[in-house]
Amino acid sequence: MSQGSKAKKNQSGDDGSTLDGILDQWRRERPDIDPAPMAVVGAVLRTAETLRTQVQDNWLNYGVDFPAGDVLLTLRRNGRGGGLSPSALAKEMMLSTSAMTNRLDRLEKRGLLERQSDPTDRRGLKIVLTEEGFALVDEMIVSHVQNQERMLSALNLQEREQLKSLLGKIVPD
Amino acid sequence: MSQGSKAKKNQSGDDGSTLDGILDQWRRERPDIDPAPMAVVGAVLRTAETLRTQVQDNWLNYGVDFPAGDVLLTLRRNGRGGGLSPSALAKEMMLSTSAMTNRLDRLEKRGLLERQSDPTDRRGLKIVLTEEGFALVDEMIVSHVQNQERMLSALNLQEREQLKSLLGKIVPD
DNA sequence: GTCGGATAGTTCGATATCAAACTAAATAGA
DNA sequence: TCTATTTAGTTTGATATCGAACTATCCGAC
Repeated sequence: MSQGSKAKKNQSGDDGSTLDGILDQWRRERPDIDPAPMAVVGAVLRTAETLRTQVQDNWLNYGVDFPAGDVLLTLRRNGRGGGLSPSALAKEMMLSTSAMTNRLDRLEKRGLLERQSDPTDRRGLKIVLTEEGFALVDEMIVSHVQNQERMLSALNLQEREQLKSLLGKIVPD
Repeated sequence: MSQGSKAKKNQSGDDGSTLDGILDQWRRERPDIDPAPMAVVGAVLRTAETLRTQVQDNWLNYGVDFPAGDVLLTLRRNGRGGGLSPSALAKEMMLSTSAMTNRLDRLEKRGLLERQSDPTDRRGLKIVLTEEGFALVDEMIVSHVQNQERMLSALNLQEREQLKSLLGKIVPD
C-alpha cells in the first residue's frame, strides 16, 4: 500500500518533528548518506534538554535557576567547610572561569555564598556556602532527588545501569 | 608544608570530578538520601554536552556554529523549496521565536538564507536557503555524519538501538 | 634577589537565550 | 461591517556564555 508514487504530505516520511521523521527527510534528500547516527546523537541531545528543563523547573520552586543550583549543589556536596576555588568549580562544571565569576557574583549578592580569601595564596579564593545557602540546598536536595527519580521512573534498575554503561562508552569517565 | 592533610584530601570518596565521586560525596554528606538517580541524569547531561561540542567543532570548519548549523540543516532536510516559517523552525528546535529571529538575522546577513513573504498570509514568512546556503549544507552534511559516526564508534549497532530505546523511555517521541 | 613566565580571578565585548512588550495582519463574533 | 481576539514575527531588557585582555600574585631560573 505504501508503494504509491504519490507521497502524502504528512505521512510518516515527511514529518520533521520527530527523530524518525528527520531521518526520513534526510533519506529522501540525500539517499547517498546513512543518517542513522543522527538518531542516536539526536536522542541524547533531546533527552538532555528535557532533563535539564525538568531539573530547573523543580529548582525554580526554591528561587534557584540551573546555573545557580549547579553551583550550590556542588558546594554543598563538598561538605561544610570544603570551600572550592572558583577555578576548581569552573573545571568541575565544564565552564569558563568568567562564567563562574558571574555565577558567584549573583549568588554572593543573594547571600547564599561567600568569597573567602585563601590565606596560603593571595590570588586565590575559597567559596563557601553561608548558613542560608547551606540550609537552602539541604531543603532543595530532597525534592531534587525525588524529581530525578520521577524523571527516570520508566527505567528499572537494570536499565539505568545499562544506560549509564552505554553513555560511558561514548564519553569515558 | 604538611603532607598529612594533603594525602587525606583526595581519598576515594572525596573526588567530585567524576560521576561516581559525586555520588560518594553525597552519600557522605547526606546518607539519608539515595543519590543513584543523579548518576543517570548526570551521565545524560554530560554526554550531551560533549556531543554538542564535538558537533559544533566539526561545523566550525565550515564557519558555522551550533545555532547556525541547526537552522541550516533543518532547512536543508526539508528540501529545495520547502521553506518553513520562523515559528515552525522555532518549534522544531525547541526555541523561542525571538531566538529564531536572531538566528535568521545572522544567517540572512551572511547570505545563507532568505526571508520570503508568504503570499497567502501577509504576516507570515517562508525561510529558504540561498544557493550558497544549500551548497554549504550539502558539503557540511557529509563530514557531519562521518563525525557523528566517529563519536559513536564505541557502540555497535545493537547498542545504539538499545541506547535510543532507553532514552525513548525517558522522553517519549 | 630579580625578572619573566605561569596562575587566579575579574572585566570586557560579542553572541545567545528567554519572556514580555509591541506591530501588523488574520479571524471570529456580534 | 466593526471590533475583539488571536497569530506571526520583531524588538527590548535581563541573564548567561565564551575568549581575550587585564591585574595581582606566585614561582622558577638565573
